Amino acid sequence: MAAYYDINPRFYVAVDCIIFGFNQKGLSLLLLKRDMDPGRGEWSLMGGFVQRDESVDDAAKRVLKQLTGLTQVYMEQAGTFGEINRDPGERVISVAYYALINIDEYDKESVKKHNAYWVEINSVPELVFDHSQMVKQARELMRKKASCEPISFNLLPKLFTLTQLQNLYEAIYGKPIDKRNFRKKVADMDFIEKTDMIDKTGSKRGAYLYQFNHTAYGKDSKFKL
Amino acid sequence: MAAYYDINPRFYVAVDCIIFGFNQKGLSLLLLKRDMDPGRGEWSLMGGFVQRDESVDDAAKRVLKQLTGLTQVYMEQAGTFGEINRDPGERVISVAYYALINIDEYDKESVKKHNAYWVEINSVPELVFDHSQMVKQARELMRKKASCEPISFNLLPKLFTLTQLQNLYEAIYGKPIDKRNFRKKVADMDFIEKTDMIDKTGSKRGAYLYQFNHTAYGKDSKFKL
DNA sequence: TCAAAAGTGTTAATAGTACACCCATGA
DNA sequence: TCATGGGTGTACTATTAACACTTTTGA
Repeated sequence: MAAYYDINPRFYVAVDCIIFGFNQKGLSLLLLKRDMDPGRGEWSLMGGFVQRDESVDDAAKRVLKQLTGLTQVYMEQAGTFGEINRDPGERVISVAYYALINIDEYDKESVKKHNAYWVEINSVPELVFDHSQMVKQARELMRKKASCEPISFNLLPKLFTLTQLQNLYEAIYGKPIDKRNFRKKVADMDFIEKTDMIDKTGSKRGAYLYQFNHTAYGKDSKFKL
Repeated sequence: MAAYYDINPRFYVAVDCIIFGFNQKGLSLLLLKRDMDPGRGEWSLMGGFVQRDESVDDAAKRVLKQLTGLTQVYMEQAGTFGEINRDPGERVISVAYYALINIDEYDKESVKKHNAYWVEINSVPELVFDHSQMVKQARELMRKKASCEPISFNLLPKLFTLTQLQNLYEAIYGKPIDKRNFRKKVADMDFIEKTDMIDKTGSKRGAYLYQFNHTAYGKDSKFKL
């Protein structure tokens, strides 16, 4: 039975992370300026190799934690990239994941140490290997998912204003949204709760803070933004 | 630089195919009754190991061709499965693909030789390893994609009746669809063309045959069924 | 003649889109 | 006092959903 497996080749398997963050300026990706070969000096995604003692999903979590210090992050597979020469150094099969993190909560020391920077999503330079393609694919998947499932809240602080939420969706879709229509939809979703707290950092008048209630959101809930 | 790679382990990488077919009775999957270990006697997806001289996508195409004799088949990744013990025999990382084929056009000899059978999708037994999970995931992805992109025509003959098309969507969604509403939508899509041919096999009266016009379908076309 | 599938329109409900002004506040 | 972002409602359009009968023909 051993032969059943042994006659086949084995491959390095990597994970690469498309890390989304959101701030006033819009969506950004956390990218590395590589200080090692292959691809030295070029921009790339944060990646790493799958190890024996971890699942592929766990490898992605580990790699993300390595860079950001974060655990419990929302991640989704964005596809597996297996072209023979995608990595010029060696044959590597890579599984891409996208992660949505709160841009205010991560280990800045670690990011600095890794030579990583936030890059606005519309100014992302050409990346090494097939990483640009991974980004493109991840963006599309994220957009689709964010339109019908409440994953976008992972990019916001626990308490957020409706303007922030709208800005986020404008960044995700890359186009403006009508304020009144947007707020009407939000008002129809009971699991996006208005609090009695007010944020004064964004405006003089102040805006009500809202929160996403995970418990109130059931699988029967409708979400469409 | 070699060390950059060498310190990492390598893995067997497999592909597994969720092969959809459609006939009068609805959607079916082409499944193998395994005559080899591991999992002898159990039902499984058709799979195979990625080789050095092929991309992962190409491996999936090769494996599909091996079983069905078909090339040029519509295939999509359904996800990568990388749990440590998902295959009890050895650590194998598997990339799942779903394929949509015309159930009337495949190599029946080859299928017989591989001990493969069409199983109605609602009667699929428990499968080996994590294959049941792969099927579940593939079904959901396929459903979503079929609802907004014209991939379903891969499951039909070139010429089909509207009843066939409707039955197909009822099978995909697992629920009945109103005939008049369905036909109204189809009529609005110029790239689903009525021919002057009539199919008499499905009814005494006969029904017009339609065809999907790939050329007429552009990326600006709207598709929603 | 009848069983079985093909074909055909209208109405109601819902969801989506377009659009402009007043409010509260700190500088 | 004024610049800035916060907040609100209505009319129109498009899409979706519900619903029943006539036609054709081979057995």
